[in-house]
Amino acid sequence: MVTTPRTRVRNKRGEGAQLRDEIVDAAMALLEDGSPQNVTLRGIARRAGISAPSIYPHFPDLDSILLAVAQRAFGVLEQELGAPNETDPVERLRAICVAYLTFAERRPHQYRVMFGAVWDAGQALERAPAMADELAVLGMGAFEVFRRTLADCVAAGRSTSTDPFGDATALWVGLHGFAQLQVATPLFPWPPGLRDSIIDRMALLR
Amino acid sequence: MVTTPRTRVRNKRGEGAQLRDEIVDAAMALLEDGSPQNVTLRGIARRAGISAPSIYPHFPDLDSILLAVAQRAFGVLEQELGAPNETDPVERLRAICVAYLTFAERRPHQYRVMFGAVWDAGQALERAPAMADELAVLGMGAFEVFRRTLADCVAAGRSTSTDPFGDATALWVGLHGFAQLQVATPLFPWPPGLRDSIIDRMALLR
DNA sequence: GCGCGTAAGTTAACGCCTGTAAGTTCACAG
DNA sequence: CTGTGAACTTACAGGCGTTAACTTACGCGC
Repeated sequence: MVTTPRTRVRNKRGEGAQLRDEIVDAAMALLEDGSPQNVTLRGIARRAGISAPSIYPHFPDLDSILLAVAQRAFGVLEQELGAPNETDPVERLRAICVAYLTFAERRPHQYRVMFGAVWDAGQALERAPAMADELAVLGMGAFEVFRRTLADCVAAGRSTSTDPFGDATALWVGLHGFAQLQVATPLFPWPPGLRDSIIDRMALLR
Repeated sequence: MVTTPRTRVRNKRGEGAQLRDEIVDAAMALLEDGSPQNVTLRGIARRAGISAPSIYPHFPDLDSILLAVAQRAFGVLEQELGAPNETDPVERLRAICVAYLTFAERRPHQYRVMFGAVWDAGQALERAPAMADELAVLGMGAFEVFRRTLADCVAAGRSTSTDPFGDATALWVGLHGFAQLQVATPLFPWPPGLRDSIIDRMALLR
């Protein structure tokens, strides 16, 4: 994160691209601490300490900023998923699932940008496929962590899965649904232990 | 659905409440056929054939319209989930799951309003809890269909579930995640048969 | 040291949006 | 047939995304 001085000093010649990162910084910060209705192009500009049109040399529109945010957020997610280093593959898989849910819970708006962008599809509906493509590629890195760890469980004889790819997908679907619904309907009487039962069943742990 | 004449005839005295329904009609129609960026207060008013301020005697703001839309959409969902009348409880449960996914697939923007409202939380972030409350209550009707049918499966000895409520919740989570992710990342190489394996595992069918 | 081209920003302005305030029309009671 | 109030309109304030035109000042060539 780059600190933004109250009165911005103009970047030096040839260093204008620095502002691009500062814009993404500002957007991520805005998404982290709060009200999503402030996540506007002008709001991002205010946070970055620049005027709104100064964004356009770096991004063609708001959606592109959010795509860059999603890109960075997927990187953070992948890193956090890769952090657990339990030697036991099942415990490691559980820790990874917890890390996934924790990410979604602590950064709900970033998570939403990562997995809801195609819905929003701001102005450019025809560009939604391109965004979907980008996001699919980005997500694969994080997904690979699930697939690989589940394969480790199978190799250790701790999962009865015969299709680690398919079952990792099922696990991901379950975790995503859980993360999303808990935010969407927090007043639902969520049964305790649901998280682990989802993990056990999707990963076919025994 | 109420047809909206090109030149609106003013409602009679005491029948002003009819306009409320026409506004919700217009919003639902807008959400069904397309671009979500047209779902604005003014867009709804245009579609309904009235001026934007005419909405305010009936709804305090845009979010309230969307809440009314979600209300009606939950009613439609509940009805569609109740339609399958297979005698075999397992087949009925499968048909219900398919109906759920079909609803989400064919009305993605309505589905999004139903389960994404708390995220958006337009202007009134402090009203999000109230909306979440409303939506939780609304969703219970549809959820009950799952719980009841799963209980039927257990009674018929076709599911090993010992906690129909918890397992119906798990099933719902799985279906929601599947519906949501398929729209969000359509380019992911979705494995065939994923849907049924989610249903089987979450409902503990045998 | 000193122009000066050009990168790095700015201010101004357009059209659309939400939401408010004040005005207009018209059905019906008396 | 006239007044009243519900139903609806026009007009406006402030915010948004985006474009165009303008200003500032860095650093290269001389």
